[in-house]
Amino acid sequence: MRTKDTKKKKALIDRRKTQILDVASLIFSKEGFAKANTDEIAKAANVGKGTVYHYFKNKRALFLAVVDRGLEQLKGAILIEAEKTDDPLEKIENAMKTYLSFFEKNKNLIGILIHEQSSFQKRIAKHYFEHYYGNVDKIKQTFRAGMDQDLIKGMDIDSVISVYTSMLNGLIFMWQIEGRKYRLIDKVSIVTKIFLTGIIKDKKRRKEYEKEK
Amino acid sequence: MRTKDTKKKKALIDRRKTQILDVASLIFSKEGFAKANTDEIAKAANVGKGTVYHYFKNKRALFLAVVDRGLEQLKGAILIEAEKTDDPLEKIENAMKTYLSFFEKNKNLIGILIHEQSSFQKRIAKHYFEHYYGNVDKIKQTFRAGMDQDLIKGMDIDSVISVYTSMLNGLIFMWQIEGRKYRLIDKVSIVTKIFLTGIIKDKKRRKEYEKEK
Amino acid sequence: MRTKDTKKKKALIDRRKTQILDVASLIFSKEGFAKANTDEIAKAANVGKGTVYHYFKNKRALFLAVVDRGLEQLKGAILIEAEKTDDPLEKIENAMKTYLSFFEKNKNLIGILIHEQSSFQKRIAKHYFEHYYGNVDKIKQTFRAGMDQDLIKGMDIDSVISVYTSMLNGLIFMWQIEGRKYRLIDKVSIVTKIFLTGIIKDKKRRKEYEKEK
Amino acid sequence: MRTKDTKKKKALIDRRKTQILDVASLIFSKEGFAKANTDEIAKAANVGKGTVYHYFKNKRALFLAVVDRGLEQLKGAILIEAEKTDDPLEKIENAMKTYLSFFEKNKNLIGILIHEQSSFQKRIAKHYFEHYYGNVDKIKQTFRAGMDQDLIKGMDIDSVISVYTSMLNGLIFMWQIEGRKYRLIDKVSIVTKIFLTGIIKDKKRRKEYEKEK
DNA sequence: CATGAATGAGAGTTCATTCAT
DNA sequence: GATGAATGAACTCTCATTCAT
Repeated sequence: MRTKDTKKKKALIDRRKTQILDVASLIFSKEGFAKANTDEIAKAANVGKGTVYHYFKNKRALFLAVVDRGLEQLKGAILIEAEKTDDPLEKIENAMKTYLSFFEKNKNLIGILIHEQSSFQKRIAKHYFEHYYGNVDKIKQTFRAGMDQDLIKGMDIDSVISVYTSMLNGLIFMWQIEGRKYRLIDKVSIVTKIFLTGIIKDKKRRKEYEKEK
Repeated sequence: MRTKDTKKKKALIDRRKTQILDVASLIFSKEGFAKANTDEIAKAANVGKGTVYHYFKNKRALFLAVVDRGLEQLKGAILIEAEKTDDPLEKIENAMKTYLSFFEKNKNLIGILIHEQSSFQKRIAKHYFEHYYGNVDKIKQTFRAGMDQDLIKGMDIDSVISVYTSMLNGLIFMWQIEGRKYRLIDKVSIVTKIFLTGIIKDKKRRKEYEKEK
Repeated sequence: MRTKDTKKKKALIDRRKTQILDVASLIFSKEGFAKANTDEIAKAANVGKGTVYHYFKNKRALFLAVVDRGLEQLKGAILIEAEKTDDPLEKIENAMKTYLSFFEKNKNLIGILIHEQSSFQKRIAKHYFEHYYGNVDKIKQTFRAGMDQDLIKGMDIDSVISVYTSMLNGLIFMWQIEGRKYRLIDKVSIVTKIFLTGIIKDKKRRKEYEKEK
Repeated sequence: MRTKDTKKKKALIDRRKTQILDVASLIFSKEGFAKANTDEIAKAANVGKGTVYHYFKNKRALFLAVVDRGLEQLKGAILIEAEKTDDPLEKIENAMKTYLSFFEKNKNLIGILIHEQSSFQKRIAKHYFEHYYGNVDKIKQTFRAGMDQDLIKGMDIDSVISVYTSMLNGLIFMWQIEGRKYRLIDKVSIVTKIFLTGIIKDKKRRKEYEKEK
């Protein structure tokens, strides 16, 4: 009996926490940390202001809980994508798809991550990279495998990954500031094509640029 | 005499405005609009708080003046880059260089543009694109010329430009959130290489991805 | 059977009440009424917050219960001291000892009585004097007896008692604000000596001050 | 001109500070630190809430400013009393008078000092004793002189002073909690008489108590 | 013109009290 | 009866903006 009750209670508490986090996520995303206001969050979550403080020490803690949950979900999403293929090029394409569709599904997280690059820079950047680069390791292996198999040009791996990451985050960033008017996932094919094969058609010119250090 | 005095006065006023804008730019970039505080700005600009309000109607107006000045400078920078070559591929590379080095020189602007994608989204996005796409028109012509000369693959131009823009902004964004620890301009060569020629080495695989719609 | 159960229950309730009052006494003494916090009291008493409210209508009622219990104990203590001697001077010394050692044993009460001289002034002062002056009547009789027996100088009794009371309460007050670093009871001998015989040695000067109205 | 203006401004600022301190002193005395509320203080001082915070960092700082000013005044008062006589016994009586009439004039300070013996115990006790014991040194010398001149019985000086201090503070304390219904200064003669000559009339009994260790 | 003291709406946070379980 | 999650009034403190000097 007792166990059941306790379980029920815990579930209820978890639901309440989730409820607050969901709302907070939306509001922080829309307003940014500083402008977002606890009263509004409480009201939108249909709880009293005190309840928010019952579950989270203060506004900052609530915010970080939102961020942490988001990053945890990102990690989960990318891990699930797992190994559906052995081909390095296909892996690269799949990773792109996963990353973009995650953020398409978790719109709020974008606003939050973009917004708070200063106030919480260290905190967030650290967590972001902890979570993300756990996966980047795998990406690295993929690129390396591609090079070993002579599928991919020999280049400095970190530089390539840096371009790869920038491109993805840039796509998300632009999507966000342009008002999310299109489907992010639709960009995958053109991005893949350009990232993998470039835009040059002329063979001579391509060679020229490929040689260039 | 009078004219001279008036001129002097105007110059003084302009200097003061510039002085305030410079400081405000730095502080808005570091703190974001909401957290930045007028007292701090006034103090850092070595003027009284009232003076700030003398030159700018309110905090919002000051902020937008900072943004507008920044975007105006961006426009200027890119226009100056001008027409140093006729080759479309070189033009593309040069535009990259100009864009990245502008933001490397105007670090504050990055923080401001990134920060305020929500509160001032419409205002800023509008201005940004007005200024920027003035230039994008030229980029468009460049890409088109490249295609006409069979240097560049036939693709949807807007899509290509979207990837191009995302890549550049993504590079700047990552540079910012990673703490601006390297020279942004150093990325130009690898980015150019990948954007122009892709990462694939294997011919068969390249063909395959080039055909893919 | 029923009676036994009811008795047990009552005993339990009393134990719980005592438990809460003990903890509350300590906390009110340390923090004062306004700063003391019910959550802390409940936790320290090992009961739920609701339980505190079950036994005491509200914070104020709990506080007054603490005070009342303290004053009741003071009354008890002084009554017990009883009549161990007939000599007025010895009685005066004994009353001092009793009073000081009571507060030495009931440290919390001091903090509470000192703290709340404003918010609860009337309530507490009334109770304090009701309880205390019940005894003061006896003190009065003692002084009168002393005067009647020509042991004590003829003076206005209320004034003498007022000095007597002030001295004792002053000792307790100073002991408290100095951090209770010594044994309060150790002051009895010097206080008695001074109160009974004064500090003057020189006979002429003493006479002079004794005559002075 | 400038100097004059600056002076005027400073005077104005000082007046404003005094104005706030006066009101705060009254309210802290009546309500205690925790219950006193900044809004009320601001309103009573006829200034905006922000103004209070303009002059004092926070509630605590305001409170301590009130205390410090009070203690500073106490020091001043006692120093002024100065050396109006050379006779040790008269000095002792004069010091009493000064001390009691100071607190009679500075009623608010009593409430404040009594109230906050816990929250600010260390801070206040330290300041109080710094200021007060500056004077206690003089008291000590007076007692010592009295003993050297064989006017005062040979006793442990610190103990005597402790009784002396307790008696005075006790008088003030009782005056306060009894509602300040009489003139504090009227107690001086009876207190002096008892402190100097004791209450015993009977010679034999006096000897007995004087011998007692 | 330039200043910064003054202001009060509004923000974050606390906590006595209630009440469903 | 016992509990502690939920609540919102009330409190401290901040800061954009105004205005007398």
